[in-house]
This record gives sequence, structure tokens and C-alpha cells, in this order.
Amino acid sequence: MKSRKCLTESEQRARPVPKSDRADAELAQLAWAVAHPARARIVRILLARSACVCGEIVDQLTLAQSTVSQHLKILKEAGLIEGEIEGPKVCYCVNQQALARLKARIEEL
Amino acid sequence: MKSRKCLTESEQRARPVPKSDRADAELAQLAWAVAHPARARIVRILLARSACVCGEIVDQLTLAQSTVSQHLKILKEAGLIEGEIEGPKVCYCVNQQALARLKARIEEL
DNA sequence: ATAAATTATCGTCGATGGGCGATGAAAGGT
DNA sequence: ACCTTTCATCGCCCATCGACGATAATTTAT
Repeated sequence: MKSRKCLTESEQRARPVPKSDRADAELAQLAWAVAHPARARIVRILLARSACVCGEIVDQLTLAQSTVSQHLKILKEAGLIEGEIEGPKVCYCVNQQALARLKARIEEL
Repeated sequence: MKSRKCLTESEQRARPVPKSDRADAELAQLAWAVAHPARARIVRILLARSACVCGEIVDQLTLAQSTVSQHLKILKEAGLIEGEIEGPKVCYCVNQQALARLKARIEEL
């Protein structure tokens, strides 16, 4: 089940690649956020709502608390999750819009 | 349009997170492959079939040939693309199965 | 005011990423 | 045989990742 070979030069010219700098950058940023097993796992945990507080996530991840906090920060900076302070704890949840954007950018490939 | 807050503890226990080490690892690997603007762009170029030979890709990317070759190697190692030697040139094409796996792993989030 | 609990940040360390130029390897043409 | 073309690889550089322990910061409870 292999893909077809190269197109001829004329066929190629018929299909210029649209500029996609924005899409590429967004895809790269969002994809990179989940491009680590621990972060993928964190997203799954948050989506399943089996936990949302940092400490609980730490319990499920065999990683040091500081490391998990770093991953959470990365996910947050990418916009994939949001953190809400609740007393001394912080409740994280997935930003559904960002997740939708990630899915869209992947799906359009 | 914010997500709901944390669930109660009992609600949480009702929804354990299934182990997803395999899925996490696969997602991480595939997502990481496209987690760079240049590689995202390369995938788009190959999908649009506006080019498939390394040199042509280089022409579209304002990057050194060696750098592009590195990115192609990364994409190939992740399984997202395949290279076929054609004389002195190498014709790259996306592995549709791998791309489908990436989409599936993202979609299941 | 203190103490405890929770999370974020800092500093460090080794490993890896990403860029480049230069060089090497393989195939074709002359 | 030689040269050209094309691509991969190497070595180098600097920046960042990812891990950790230790420490700070913030909030609640006593």
C-alpha cells in the first residue's frame, strides 16, 4: 500500500502549495505541546477528569512534582490548558478551543 | 466559554483514566514529527505534491540543504514519510497510514 | 503569628534540537 | 575514468528540553 510516485513537472506546477506559515506555526506549537508522553498523558487525565489538581496529576505520573509543574506550564503556554487557582491548589482543565484548533490543524493535513 | 470546574472526589473515582502508555508514546512520536514549522511545511508540500524530491523542497524552504535533509530524516524516522531512491534523487512521499495514525491519536483526545 | 499544604520557580546537570558549512557517498552522463 | 548532480552525514555551535532537589510563594488552618 504505497503512495504513488512523483508527479511530472507540469503536474507539479499545477498545484502550488499555498502559503501556510501561520498554520505551520500554530500546528507546530500545539503539536509540540503534546509531543511528549507525559504531556499527552496529562491531557488525557484532564479530559477524563480523573484529576485536575496538580497534586493528583503528580500522583499518577511517577515524576517529580517540579517536573509535572513544568509540563503543566508548557501546556499552559501553548494554550492547551488553563489553570484556575482554588485556595492553595490549582485546578487545571483543557482549553477546548485550543484542542479543537489542534485537531483542525492535524485534520487538514 | 470556560470549561467546568473540578469534579468532586467521588465523581473523579467514577472515571479512572485507562492506561495509555502506548497511545501516549505513539502520539508523542508522531506529534513531535510535525512539531516544527519546517516539518509541518514539508508535510504539506508532500501532500500537495508540489514537490517530492529533496532539492525541490529545499528550494521552497529558505533553509540549508543539510538542514532540510535533517528534517526529512526526522520525519522518516517517525514513520511519517518514506523516501524512494530514483537515480541520484530521492523521492519522498507521506506514509498515509502513519498520517492516519497521527490523526487518530489526536482525534481520540 | 505559626505551621502545614500546595504549587511555582530556581539552579544545575546531561542530553538533544536545530542551524550551518564542509565533506562523503551514490548514481548518471560524457 | 572523470565530472556533475543530488542527497546524506559529520562536526561544530548555541539554545532549549527534561529531569531533579531545594527553595520560594501563596493560601488555609490552628
